Amino acid sequence: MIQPRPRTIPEATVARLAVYLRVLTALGDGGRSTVSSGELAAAAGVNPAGLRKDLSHLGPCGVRGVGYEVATLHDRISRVLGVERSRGCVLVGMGNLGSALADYAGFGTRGFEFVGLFDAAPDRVGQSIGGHTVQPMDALDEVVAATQASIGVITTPAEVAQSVCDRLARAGVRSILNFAPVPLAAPPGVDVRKVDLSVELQVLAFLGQQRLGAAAPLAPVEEPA
Amino acid sequence: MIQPRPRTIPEATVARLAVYLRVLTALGDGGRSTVSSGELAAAAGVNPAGLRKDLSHLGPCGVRGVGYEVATLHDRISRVLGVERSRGCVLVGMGNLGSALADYAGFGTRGFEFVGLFDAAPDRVGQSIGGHTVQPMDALDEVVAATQASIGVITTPAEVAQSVCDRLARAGVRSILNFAPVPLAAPPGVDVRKVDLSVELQVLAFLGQQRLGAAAPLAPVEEPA
DNA sequence: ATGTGTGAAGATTTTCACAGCA
DNA sequence: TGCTGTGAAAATCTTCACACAT
Repeated sequence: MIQPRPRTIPEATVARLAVYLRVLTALGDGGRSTVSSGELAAAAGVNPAGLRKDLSHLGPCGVRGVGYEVATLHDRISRVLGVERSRGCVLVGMGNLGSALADYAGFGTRGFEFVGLFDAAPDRVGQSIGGHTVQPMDALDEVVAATQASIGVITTPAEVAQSVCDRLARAGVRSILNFAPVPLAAPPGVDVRKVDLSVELQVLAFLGQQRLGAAAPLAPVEEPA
Repeated sequence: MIQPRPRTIPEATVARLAVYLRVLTALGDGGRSTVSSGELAAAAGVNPAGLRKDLSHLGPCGVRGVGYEVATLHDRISRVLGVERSRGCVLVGMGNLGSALADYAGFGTRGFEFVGLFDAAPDRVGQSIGGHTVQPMDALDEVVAATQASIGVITTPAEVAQSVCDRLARAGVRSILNFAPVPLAAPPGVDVRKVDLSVELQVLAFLGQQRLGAAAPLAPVEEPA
């Protein structure tokens, strides 16, 4: 049996494919039928050559001298990312951030479906958010088992994030997205991805300050002797 | 005049420095006075050698054979990241996500201060979130000018994100953090950093699915019947 | 002995340049 | 001619191994 493509697509590429997919959807809705790599790259905010390299991981999918067919490329990327199959997600920690995610309609069209919202606080249990009712933590194992949810999202305070991670893993969740500002350890076979909002702000601020420093090199940090 | 250090710290390193800083704060609060690179790395979820390499960008700041002094290292990183100087941030788009950010206390201790919350919807204007009152978009220029805010955060729907970006840039904001799922163009001198929550989920899901595919190579792509 | 600081090797990602096909 | 697909070069980031200070 031949290996038609190397089964490994670089992670950086996968992230960009998701962006291209969004742009293609918008383009298709706008009635466009073809795009060039230059145009698509501009709309996605990346370098054209890089975009072509990314797409090359999916095999040839454009027409030389012409460009890409919007609908075809959209389908191809959808297939690779697995957008078609709906994936159940459970969300733990229904504070502001959790509520924001539960309410965000954009996930539905990307193959994600929230199948359970959980919180430890009794006064949050029973609330309805984004069409779902918040359930107590006790119900977690049962819901994960019943819905075969494969993804868990943690939006709890940092202090309890690890214990929530453990519970999710034990319940059978295989992939975890962690918004709590703390690194999590998970058993082998479960992978954790982290999003740290304050780190993003910090990096942004540093780059801005660095840029200023380069432009007006005054008071160069004054090393403490 | 000599160049004591190359003024450029890799972006990846900056992101991790922010994480180390958080760990060091926790460690200091716990009464610890010294740490080794191994221990700090474990707490931050990174490789020890990488951590040392990261810190090497700040110049020598440990004691060989002993480790790092928690308080000293904390100060050094704070200095470099510019945590000391308070930076004004304005936030545009007070939906769920905007509210979550405005309410998150963690930013204050990292040198960020929200100095203005804005929304275009009349019924959101006047609400109080995280100790601030939501203001109409008309007030934006004035507030940015008065507070010298240097950072803008966009948590609006995608459709209006570009126009908000333009307004922020015109008002004098130099750094923008964009949560809207659309790439933004900004004038030179303004840098934009993007956080795309649905992309994070998509990457996580893909990696999970890829892992499964590798583990149990059944039904290679099997069209949905 | 112990753990930092760092040059060098290795892996990954980005960019370039151009061959090849419509 | 115009734009895709791709090897090769460049830049970047990570990991290793060990000299060196305490």
